[in-house]
Amino acid sequence: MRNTKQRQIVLDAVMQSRTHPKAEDIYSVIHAEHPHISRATVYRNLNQLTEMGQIRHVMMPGSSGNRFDWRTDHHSHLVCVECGRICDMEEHAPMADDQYAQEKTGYSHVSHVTVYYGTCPDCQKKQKH
Amino acid sequence: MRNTKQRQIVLDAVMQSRTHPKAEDIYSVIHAEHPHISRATVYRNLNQLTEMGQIRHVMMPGSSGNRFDWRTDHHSHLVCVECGRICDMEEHAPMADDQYAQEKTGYSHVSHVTVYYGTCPDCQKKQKH
DNA sequence: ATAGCTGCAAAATGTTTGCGCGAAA
DNA sequence: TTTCGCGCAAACATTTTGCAGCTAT
Repeated sequence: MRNTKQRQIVLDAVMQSRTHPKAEDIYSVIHAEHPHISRATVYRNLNQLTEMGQIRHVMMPGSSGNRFDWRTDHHSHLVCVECGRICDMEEHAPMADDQYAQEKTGYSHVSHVTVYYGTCPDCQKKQKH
Repeated sequence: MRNTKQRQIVLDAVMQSRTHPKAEDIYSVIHAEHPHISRATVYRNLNQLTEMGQIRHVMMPGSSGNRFDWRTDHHSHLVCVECGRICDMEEHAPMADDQYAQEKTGYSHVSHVTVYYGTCPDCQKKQKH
């Protein structure tokens, strides 16, 4: 894979993000600073960087567009149903769940994705008054 | 909500399905038998029936389009990574996981969606040949 | 030199919407 | 009869693709 300026810019944008941005969000940020970089290039590079394991594709249920994450280790996401903010979370007992699924269904090589939904502390405060 | 023929046809199609079809799949099935029913009507009714709790929107991670389920109770889904088949699965310890997330993050009213991925028994056989 | 990458525009995909007509209550 | 839902087509949102020229190796 070639090391182009465009690819570096896309990678940097994801590495500096902490909000689990959508592809389109990343494009917007990049486009503001580098208007000559095309949407296709951003999307292509996001996919390639994901394939090479340098960034992660956060698969969100629902059709609201997928997101990208600078963290590549296994962790879950917790979405605030009020403000949409997404925070990271370590998993409880990931192996046990996969094991359980495997035994119960006969499927092999089982893995999973869990997304949590709730109300974040900030939004809890706002709701009180 | 009015009880139209179209809405009944859409509901029947979902209730008879066992493959967790996408909206477009449901439209295809209906369109084959009732060519006069429009795509917009199918989509609108799927959304309305979901809102009323008569069917369920199965939120799949990834951007492969969301699916609909005749079952409205809480259960997980297991997707075969080879053939794409989706089967239902009861959850291991759903309450414990939500409790854990709540304590760990301070979010309230926590719920979650888990999707499992694996290789189904049929595809395991095929791979051995 | 020559793959591989880019920008552009168009296509593909999946879903929603505006509007005038028709049907359920 | 009046309101809600339908069919149609167009709009929309997001992502992918074909292609001709450019660039990193």
